[in-house]
Amino acid sequence: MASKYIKPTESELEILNILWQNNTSTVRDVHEGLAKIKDVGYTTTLKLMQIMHEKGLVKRDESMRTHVYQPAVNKENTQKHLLDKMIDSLFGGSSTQLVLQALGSGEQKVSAEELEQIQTLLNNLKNQ
Amino acid sequence: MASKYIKPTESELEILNILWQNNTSTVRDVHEGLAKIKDVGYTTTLKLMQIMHEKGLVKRDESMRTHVYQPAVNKENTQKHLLDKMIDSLFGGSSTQLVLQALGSGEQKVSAEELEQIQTLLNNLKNQ
DNA sequence: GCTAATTTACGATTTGTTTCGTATTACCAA
DNA sequence: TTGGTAATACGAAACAAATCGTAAATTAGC
Repeated sequence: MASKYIKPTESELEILNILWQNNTSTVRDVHEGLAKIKDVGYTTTLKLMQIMHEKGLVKRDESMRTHVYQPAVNKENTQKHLLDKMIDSLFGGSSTQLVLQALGSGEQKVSAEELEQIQTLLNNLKNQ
Repeated sequence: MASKYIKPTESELEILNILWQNNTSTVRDVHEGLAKIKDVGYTTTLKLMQIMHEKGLVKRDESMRTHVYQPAVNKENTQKHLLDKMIDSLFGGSSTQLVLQALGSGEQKVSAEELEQIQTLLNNLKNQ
């Protein structure tokens, strides 16, 4: 019985990113993080986090007056799900095509170290 | 003046994929393609394509009784936009992280040829 | 204790997406 | 020419996502 995967919306992802970074945050923490990248009201953030709690995307500790939130979903799993979805829907199921596109048409350049990381992974894949 | 980028919705992407493949299609063509992967009514497909036309995602030739549609946006550009967005929102702006995730936790294995393609690209990047 | 500030809860509104029913128009075949 | 078929147009409904105003509860400072 695979516990059902819940697809976060765009806004929910922004919140999850902050939670993944902090690991534990209040609504105000998250809101201040969000405010740096977008213009949004406090109650909007609050409402979103309440919805995420209903959906099971976040856990919260209500023992305090100010609730403390934590992510309830794993970052890597979430990345994987969304990535696989994109590979399917946009790259005809070929992860290679996605990789070529991601590295190829890059605006921001990839550092030498990063290239080495990729090389290492590539070597591992070749030896199989 | 950069002409504004229009983000296709999920359903619109499914339609674009069919159009990119055929290059020119009627609504019925597209609908039959869609019907293979999902259960949807003909007028729904029609309506979506009309909306896409309004948004400028597709072009159409109305000289015939049966209109003929073509994609108005480039596949590679669209991929790039959505990919960049994902890199930003989900991988902290690091394309390397995305690549590692895409190749690493792969379900479907990557063929030797594909590995070579990636290796070639990697070599090019190293020589810069 | 009282007031102000902070927080959560609730609900309504707005906006965007998807779906489809119905009407209208054009074409084709008998 | 008339009836059937296939196409587009239009609009409404169903659904989902995001936003925020207002109220109620709790806390902290004075």
